[in-house]
Amino acid sequence: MQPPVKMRKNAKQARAKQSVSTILEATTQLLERSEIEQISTNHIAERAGVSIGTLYQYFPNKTAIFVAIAEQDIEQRFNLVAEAIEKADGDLAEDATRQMMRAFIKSFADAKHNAALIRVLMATRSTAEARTLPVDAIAKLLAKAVRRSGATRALTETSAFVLTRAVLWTILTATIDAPHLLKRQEFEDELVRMVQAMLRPSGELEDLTQ
Amino acid sequence: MQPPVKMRKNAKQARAKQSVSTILEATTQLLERSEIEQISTNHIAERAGVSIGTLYQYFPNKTAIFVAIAEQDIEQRFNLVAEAIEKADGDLAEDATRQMMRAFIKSFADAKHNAALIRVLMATRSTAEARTLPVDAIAKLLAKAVRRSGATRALTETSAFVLTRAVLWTILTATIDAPHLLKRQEFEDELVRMVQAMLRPSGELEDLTQ
DNA sequence: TCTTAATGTGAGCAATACTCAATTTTCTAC
DNA sequence: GTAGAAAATTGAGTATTGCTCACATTAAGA
Repeated sequence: MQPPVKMRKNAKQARAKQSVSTILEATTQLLERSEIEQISTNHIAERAGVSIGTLYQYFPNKTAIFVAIAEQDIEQRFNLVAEAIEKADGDLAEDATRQMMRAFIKSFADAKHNAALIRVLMATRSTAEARTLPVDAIAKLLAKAVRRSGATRALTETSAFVLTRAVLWTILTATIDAPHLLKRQEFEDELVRMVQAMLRPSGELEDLTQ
Repeated sequence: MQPPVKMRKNAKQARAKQSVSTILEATTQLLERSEIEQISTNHIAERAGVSIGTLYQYFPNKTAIFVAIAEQDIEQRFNLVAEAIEKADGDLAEDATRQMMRAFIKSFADAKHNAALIRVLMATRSTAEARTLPVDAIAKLLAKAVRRSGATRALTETSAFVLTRAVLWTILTATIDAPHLLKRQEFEDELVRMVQAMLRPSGELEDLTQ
């Protein structure tokens, strides 16, 4: 199993596009039943009703299939979050940061087969390039929510990195290790607290404990 | 490759213990050269100078070998952090939280082959039970540092989860994606800011933005 | 020294990821 | 329509893998 790259060949005819989506669909179904290690490419091809050769015409290796699913999945989640942010545009009464965290958590709490897909994300993330996690997109969403919430601190490369990773990975690991937390109000509260602390101007925070 | 479990058989004689540690040593060496997917059990056995049968006498499957290495590695890091915390016992001038974050970051910045080992951690974490990451140990260390820093907010299950995961995974992903950040003072500052915000009593934080 | 337990061996099996030469289907231009 | 090219599909086959097991060797205990 080699490091994953992009699609090997572009499907031009409708027939070919059908094959690709059938393969992805079959893989998703198998992921509901089995662990990722137990899923073989031959198995996927069989369930999709295409030959193993067709599979490798479009995916350079096994990992690429899982990466494709993970990317597709996370894109959907982010669209949900972005949509929720847009919808809450005029809603200034409630804190925009909270709005976003709520949408974010919800997108993971609602989705089926969370754990399996997150594990795919982690597993691919751990071998592939970082492309799988669109952290830039998250950072932009955060920045938008921030502007609306009235916080003024400018995010540097470093602070943006810490903020986005902290939020993202906390939700990801919660989805796997403690999914019940996603339903708790307190979980949302803690994330909001964290994000707001990272966004508040420095003067208001420093040296309160000394 | 099946889900990893514990060691298959306990090495009683010195000869056997030697075999086990030789296998782990050989695997570590291979990890410096190759990606985890390209390392085969036969390859490990060959390099360790033991037969493949001996390898499977002590490790139930391939993953178990990597888990063993990851656990061993992370235990060392935590010992370093714990040690640093202890040493700074009388040192009340500097914030205990900062002391801990610094030791934590340093343990990742100094270690050789960080990225490779973290990837092992992530990959195993993504299939195995959560045992690989001793988050409880981290939570305890944090609590210790907290008490010393004078913060008073009690940690619940939820807040402890968010705090430990946010800190741990931010450092982990930084080690892989942006190792240069580990050397920046600002990175430490941001983590300290985050932790202190999570530990400060609620009254001092709420509704500052409204 | 004899017995038993612990350790080590490696040929071999089932399963895997992936290739490629050959075939079938669709598109295009006349 | 029809011919030819391009796109898509096929699946037997290859190399390699994770792992087992019957057997050989070494050490421990009496």
